[in-house]
Amino acid sequence: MNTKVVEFERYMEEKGLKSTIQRDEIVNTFFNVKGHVSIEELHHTVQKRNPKIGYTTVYRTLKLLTESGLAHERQFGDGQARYEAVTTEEHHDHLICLKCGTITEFENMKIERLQEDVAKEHGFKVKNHKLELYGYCKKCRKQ
Amino acid sequence: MNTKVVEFERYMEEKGLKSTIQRDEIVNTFFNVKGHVSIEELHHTVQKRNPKIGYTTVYRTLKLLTESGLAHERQFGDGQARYEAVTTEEHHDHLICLKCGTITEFENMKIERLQEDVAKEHGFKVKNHKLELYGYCKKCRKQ
DNA sequence: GTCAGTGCAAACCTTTTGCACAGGT
DNA sequence: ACCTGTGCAAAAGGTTTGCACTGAC
Repeated sequence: MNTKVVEFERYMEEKGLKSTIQRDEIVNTFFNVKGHVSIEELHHTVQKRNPKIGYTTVYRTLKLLTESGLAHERQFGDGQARYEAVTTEEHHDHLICLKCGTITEFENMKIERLQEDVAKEHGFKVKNHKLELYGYCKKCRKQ
Repeated sequence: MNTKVVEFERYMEEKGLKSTIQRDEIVNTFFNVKGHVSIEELHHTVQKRNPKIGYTTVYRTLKLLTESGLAHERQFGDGQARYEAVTTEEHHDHLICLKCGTITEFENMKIERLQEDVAKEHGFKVKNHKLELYGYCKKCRKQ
């Protein structure tokens, strides 16, 4: 079992939240899926295992995961929110292909540092940030 | 009159689009308002001058402005699209205050260059990008 | 047994579209 | 006169909520 799942169970206990079949199924599925799922996609995947689980519960569980800090909600401009598991590793940013929609992650410490510099110049305290490069991936450029 | 308005008139002529009182009013207002308006805000402002102008026309005119390249549509995660006039100057990014909602612009060539480097490493061709720093502005930090 | 969790259906909110009328060319 | 532009009202699409039932504790 995923360590993230255990962390979430700890969070639920702290908050006095109940452990249910639905939450277990949703959380497990979420952490076993590669990043950036929409509510609908996750709901669809979860339903393969347990068709009784409703959209609303997936929605509410993703909110819980977001509040607990174990998931991030992202908006990539395709009209729906996408969620990704938060890693304890470095923060990462995204390369988004405009043709095939593939989302690739990257991290770059130099950019992070420059961001801090810019913020400092403006007397601004950064809580988090978002860097997205939109364009064409290697595969799509060849075609 | 704003040079941007003239550019848009040229664009309309090229495309065989008609010049109407509504479009004139909307475009003029758009270019005279400081950045990042939502459709609703622009509609509201425009209506002060001419109450007969409908939401739909503002919506469609902003799409036109976006297609013409004179406006950019942005998504800051507050649930509605925001539009800003495109400057011929440098590309800029945003500092967004989580408390008061103020959006400040900045530009940093070093970051732009590093982005290109990252893209190149992934065989990715960048068309455009988005960098947003969320946190607390100078004013809100003092309080 | 109690009270939080679930799932349906409906409300909401923003964006988008159909259609009849208005108005620019 | 023609045909695009406009504005209402309604559809669409995603998100959020009310409420009665279910089930964890």
